Amino acid sequence: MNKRSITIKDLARELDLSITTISRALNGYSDVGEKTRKRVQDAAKSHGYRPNRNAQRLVTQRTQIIAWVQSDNDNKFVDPHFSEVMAGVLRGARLGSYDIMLTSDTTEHQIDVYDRYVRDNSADGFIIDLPRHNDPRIEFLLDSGKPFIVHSRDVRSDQYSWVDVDNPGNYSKLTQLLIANGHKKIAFVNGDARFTFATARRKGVDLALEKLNLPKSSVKTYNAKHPMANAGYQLTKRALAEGDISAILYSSALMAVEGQAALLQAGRTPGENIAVATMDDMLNYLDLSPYEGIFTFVRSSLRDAGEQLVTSLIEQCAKPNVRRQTIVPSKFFVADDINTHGIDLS
Amino acid sequence: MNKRSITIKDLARELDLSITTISRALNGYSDVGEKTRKRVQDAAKSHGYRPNRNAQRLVTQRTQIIAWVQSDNDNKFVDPHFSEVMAGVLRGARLGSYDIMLTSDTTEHQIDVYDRYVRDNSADGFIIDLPRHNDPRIEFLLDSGKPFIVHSRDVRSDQYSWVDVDNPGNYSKLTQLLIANGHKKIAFVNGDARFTFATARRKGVDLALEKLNLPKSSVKTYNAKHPMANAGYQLTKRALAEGDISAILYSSALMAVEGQAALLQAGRTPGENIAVATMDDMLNYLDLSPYEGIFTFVRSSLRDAGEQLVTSLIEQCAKPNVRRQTIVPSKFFVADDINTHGIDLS
DNA sequence: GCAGTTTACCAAAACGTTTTAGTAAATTTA
DNA sequence: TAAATTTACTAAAACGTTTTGGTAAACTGC
Repeated sequence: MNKRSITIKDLARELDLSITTISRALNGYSDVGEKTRKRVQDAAKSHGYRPNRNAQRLVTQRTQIIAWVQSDNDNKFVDPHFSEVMAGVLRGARLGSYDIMLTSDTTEHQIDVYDRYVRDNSADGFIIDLPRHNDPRIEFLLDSGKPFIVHSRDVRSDQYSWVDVDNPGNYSKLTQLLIANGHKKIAFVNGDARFTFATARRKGVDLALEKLNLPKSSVKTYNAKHPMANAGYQLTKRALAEGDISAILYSSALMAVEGQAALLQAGRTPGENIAVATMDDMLNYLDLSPYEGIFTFVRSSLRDAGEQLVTSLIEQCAKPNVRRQTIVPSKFFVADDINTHGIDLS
Repeated sequence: MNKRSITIKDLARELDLSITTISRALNGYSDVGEKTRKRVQDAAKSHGYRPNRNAQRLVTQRTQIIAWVQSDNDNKFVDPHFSEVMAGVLRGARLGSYDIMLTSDTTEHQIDVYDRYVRDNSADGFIIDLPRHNDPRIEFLLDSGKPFIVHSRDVRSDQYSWVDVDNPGNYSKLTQLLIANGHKKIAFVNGDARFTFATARRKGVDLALEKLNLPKSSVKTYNAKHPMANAGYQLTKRALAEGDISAILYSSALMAVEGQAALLQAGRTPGENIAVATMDDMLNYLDLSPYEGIFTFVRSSLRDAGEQLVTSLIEQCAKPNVRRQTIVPSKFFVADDINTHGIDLS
């Protein structure tokens, strides 16, 4: 029980070599004789030697740890998309031999956590998920000089690394598709407008309307208030009550599926007397493939985004001046009641 | 940019004191004069001094880190209950000033991760979620001597710390309730039988049947195969096709809600011509309160379980011989079509 | 005013690595 | 064969803390 781990010193004593030689042998330096290196490697393996991470971290000043600070306001909410992104992040971290340190705090205390981690050498880099407009985390990390990457982006996006989906492009195309198929009154059930992704999506809608010379009022936005349980249902109900719509655009598959209950209650069947379009984030427990042909959707993998986040960040930890900005690919699936009308969906 | 953090040495030089005194002043030792302590604290605060965690970890041999290794087989599945438990864990960790290190690997490689963490001093303790029968992780950690805690339990449960819900008790009561209300043919849509929680729940059903002198075949089990998307829907459909049931028992709210679609398609309306009972894990994005009066359910907070897990584990890290075994409370909500018939649901 | 005690400080070792600046011995070069 | 180079090793410092085992100086009691 609780036996002390074997150290480089133990190996040195056993093999009658200096600790320098042990270290250099295991780290692949060329100034170690071949038979010596073999001896060292064998001894290390047979004793199950693993370098003490904390000693390594102290001397190298690098932790091989990436920190993720999750917001958990009022202890109420964990975004259902979180675990999907995290799964990708964990996979990328494993492949890159990094560890992920996870913390939660309220939105207003998050800076304190970052500050502490920066100053006490807890992590080499940081991931920011779900940024808000003028997000203070971005500002803080920008002038801390520490490597970080953002999932999604804001106005300062040229200054830092990010991974994002083409929100304006995708939502512009979804809007164009609906309008080309004769839908003149559309409801847009969107996320919380404080998040950059939500405004980027509305911007896509506006781009389409502008291009087609239609008033912005053609598409009315219903923003969820984060956190909000069953927002898709509530907002769909509201949209149906307020306007004479023939199509409804959602910001997430989760809300689209929630909203379907409200649609059916109102006698509106997707694909028949109402058109439904949405983004599909490929949540593992929310498979949208049964809705192929019924919903129009654009699919993009949050998990891949997560993996890309950490891969790029690891690269940046090694070369601090590198900035990596990645658009994750999307693929369109058009419902049976929607004609493409030559709109480019590549 | 990338400025070196301030150290105890810097403070010592500035205040013309020894590093010993700085350390002891900040750590609250009594052999430091009051005005000196004040001077040190002020200087530390004004410079934003934070002890280097890796140096602390090296010298104290304690990391203040708890590791969670998530299984991610074939890169396919993240359990939707995961983020709920994790939210609680993160909260407990924050309150206890611990950090959580998160890793994923396939089920068969998990032991390697634990082994590495044990040997390289990466963590003080471990959390095991979703144990299987004869889970090798439990075996490994038991004889590593490292503190760990299990969410749920198995046959060796007297040897380690755990947090669990009273699965046999709850499912026995749910079964008794259904039977007392005249339901003679019941389907049980359960989790994957490789997990201990699933067999514990079936055991509860069997206890009730035994008590009432009914054959085990009165309740037929349909086990989900983990991972399986939309399992609740698929298994409900199968159950409806195979037997003339009047009640259906689920292992999770997620499956119950998924299953409802299959029920409605078959013309069975919960609370009217079929009785539905389930456990409610209080997933934040799956609020079961709209089903009060319609489903019979027993509610227990996964988030609280998560918090308890880490609280107990931190205690055990401080006092290694402590073992903490906690049953998290459950509360029953009986549907309108179900009469309690004096069954004790406390 | 002196022994005993308490107060307030500190030097040095330790934790387990990596890295720097070497040095003998073996090998090559001319 | 002597000088230059290469090979294979090492002692010691460093990373930033905590902790151990002190010691002077200031108090206390009589």
